[in-house]
Amino acid sequence: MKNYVQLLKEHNLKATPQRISVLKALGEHTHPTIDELFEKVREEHPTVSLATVYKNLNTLKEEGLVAEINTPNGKMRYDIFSMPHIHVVCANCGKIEDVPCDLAYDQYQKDIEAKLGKSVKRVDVLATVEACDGC
Amino acid sequence: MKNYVQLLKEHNLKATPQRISVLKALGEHTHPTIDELFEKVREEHPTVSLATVYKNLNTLKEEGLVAEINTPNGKMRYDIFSMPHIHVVCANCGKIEDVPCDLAYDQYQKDIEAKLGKSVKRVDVLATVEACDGC
DNA sequence: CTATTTGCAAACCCTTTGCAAAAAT
DNA sequence: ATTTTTGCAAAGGGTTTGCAAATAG
Repeated sequence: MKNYVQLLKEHNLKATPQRISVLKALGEHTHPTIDELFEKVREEHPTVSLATVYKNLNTLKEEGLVAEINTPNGKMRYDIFSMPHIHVVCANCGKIEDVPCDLAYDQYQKDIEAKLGKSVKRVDVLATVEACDGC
Repeated sequence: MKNYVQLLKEHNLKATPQRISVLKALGEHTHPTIDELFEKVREEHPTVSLATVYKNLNTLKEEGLVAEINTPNGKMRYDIFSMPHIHVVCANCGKIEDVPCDLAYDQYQKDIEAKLGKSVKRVDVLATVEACDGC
């Protein structure tokens, strides 16, 4: 909680309750769709509007605090951008699972940078599986 | 060209001129947005409709022949899914550059599979850079 | 006090759909 | 001959926008 306020301050964003709630919901790493995220934020702030959630999501994306993941079944899912990890997305139901990455991941980013000759802001890895446990 | 017809046949898709043209346009690896793709296909088939391009894109996506890449500035871009490669996307203008991958990439997929304990359909790697040469 | 953010509703625009004609196999 | 695909136009739905009121710093 207090963490999120500080995080927002570092990015010169006002720490409104709605915005904190969005971060908090994403912090659970359930990779919600917008509907799910909206519902989650509503639990804390019943009067929040969908537009506000969209606006915050865009703001947070611009700051690189939130990752938007395009799933095979068309819906976007969201995640807080914290420790680098691999998103494993199910081709069938679209659900996403995090897989913590090991050292090889950092090495991989360095390899890409070396090959490109320029620094890379971030690397997103999306692994698609045919089906997941929950579907 | 003949190649695309065959590719479509292998996937039980009818090789219509419009569909071939979509593949051909994507085969140039310019990672077009839909508008750009539509325009490109129109050059060959002036009467093609945007709906047809959308429908073909969806069909080809389902068959895993086309990759949809979510760019930081909100627009989707498309690529033929051929040899695995890394998409380097510009955070500023959204343009995408291909970076051929070396052996490490295959190894990386194997690592993920080992960690997951299940087979991975495909791995997409998206590297984001602050700005590219063309912007 | 000033700048940002919220919430509402309307607007916007991208994407999909229904259907009849055309084309592919 | 059968099945898929096309193209048009309309519908649909997700996302954004404008603006006044509320809130954060």
